[in-house]
Amino acid sequence: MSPRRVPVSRRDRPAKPPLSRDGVMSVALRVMREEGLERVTMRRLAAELDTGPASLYVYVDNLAEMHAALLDALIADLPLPSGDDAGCWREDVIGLLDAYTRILMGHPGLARSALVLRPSGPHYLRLVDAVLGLLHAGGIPVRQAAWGVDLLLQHATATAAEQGTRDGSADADGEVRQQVSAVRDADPGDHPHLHRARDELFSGTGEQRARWAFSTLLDGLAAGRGGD
Amino acid sequence: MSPRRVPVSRRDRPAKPPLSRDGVMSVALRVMREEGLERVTMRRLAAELDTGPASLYVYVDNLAEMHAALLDALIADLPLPSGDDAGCWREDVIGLLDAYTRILMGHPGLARSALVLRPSGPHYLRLVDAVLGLLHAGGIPVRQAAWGVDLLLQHATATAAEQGTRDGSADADGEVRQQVSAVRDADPGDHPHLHRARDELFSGTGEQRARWAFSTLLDGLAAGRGGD
DNA sequence: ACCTGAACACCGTTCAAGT
DNA sequence: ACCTGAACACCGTTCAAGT
Repeated sequence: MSPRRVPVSRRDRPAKPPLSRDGVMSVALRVMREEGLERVTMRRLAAELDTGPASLYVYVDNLAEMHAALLDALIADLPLPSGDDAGCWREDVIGLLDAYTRILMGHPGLARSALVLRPSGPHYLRLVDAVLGLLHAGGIPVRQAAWGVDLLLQHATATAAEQGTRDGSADADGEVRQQVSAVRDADPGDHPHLHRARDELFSGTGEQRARWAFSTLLDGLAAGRGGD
Repeated sequence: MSPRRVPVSRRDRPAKPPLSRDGVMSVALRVMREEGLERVTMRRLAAELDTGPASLYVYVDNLAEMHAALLDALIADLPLPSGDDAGCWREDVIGLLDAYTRILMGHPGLARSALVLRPSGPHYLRLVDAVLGLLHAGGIPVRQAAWGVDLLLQHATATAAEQGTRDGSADADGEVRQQVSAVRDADPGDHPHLHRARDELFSGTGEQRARWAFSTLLDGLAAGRGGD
């Protein structure tokens, strides 16, 4: 209809847009959301971008660096607490860490990468700053807070890596059942403490245990004897 | 010299011993100790045992199950605290978890597997029982102890997975340096709390931080408000 | 039952060569 | 500088066929 037509490439296939870091990353994000991180391979992204895998190495150092960038992109969606409402700092930390855990739980493979990655993206730094701010508002001394933020974020990441819904290795809950029955079948004489705690070891929902864990970590930070 | 000779196989190559679960596992352990977990592949073990990879599936479910067995074999070397010396339970827990962390740090890849694995081997159960016993000796209530042992062991595993000496992805300390400089270069106006804590975020040795973390977790368990 | 060869369906990364 | 095809050096797992 319009008199000006977009020039069409030879042989009337749609023009192949030039490669770029953003282009690679946005395809990576889409494939991750639609099919999971395990499908985000150099070869798959290359095919999606109509080129060979070697071409991606102009825009991406390697797979690990790309995972770090994907993690940062996910963190961008995290709603950070607004100002410094000192009253409910405790609920705010737990809520924030809970939200972070939930985001990672959608991509357990990425959580597993994040454990090894030492993320340093801009959104990750914002997250660390926000947690530090809340701990400060709660009156937790700076060294406790500095070391504590690592502990809190590590727990979130490890928990997400552990859960591994559908992603990960075949039947995750097959392993859980095996662990449950191993504990139940253990000789009570050889494992008296295991036997005493057997009903509590697997009690509670994931949600309850996550909030308990964050709460317990905050208690430990507030107690602040640490180190000795 | 001896009149009785061991029968020699045809063509005088050493007789190929029959395959067995123990044989597979002991080769796996040796390769892991000598060359790292990343070399423990089905194909490599098969070559070492002079057969094809398919043959191993008679004795091993899959790679994940073999990793679980390797982890349990490592835990067997862990010296568990002797009796119930209630006086120094705190030091005993920290020492035990420290030893566990150290064992896993030698095999970061295995630590990474262990995070997803829900181990249920006999030696792992002994370890859980020992930790529960020490927490009990310290007067920590059974539910706190039951949920706490997960938290403590998860921290040990995640820390070992994080450290990743030489194993793992290329240059681990390259990533650390990048994280350090990202924190140092972050805009102080945008990241006031990060800026305030910047010198403490990377302070301390791995050893100091590990002991601090375990200590802080125990403080949290002892405080015992958890859950709300 | 145990063992095997061969195949299936993939990987990340490098590198010489082109434009 | 950017892009490519082809290669290098591997993976875990399955399966039909043999013994």
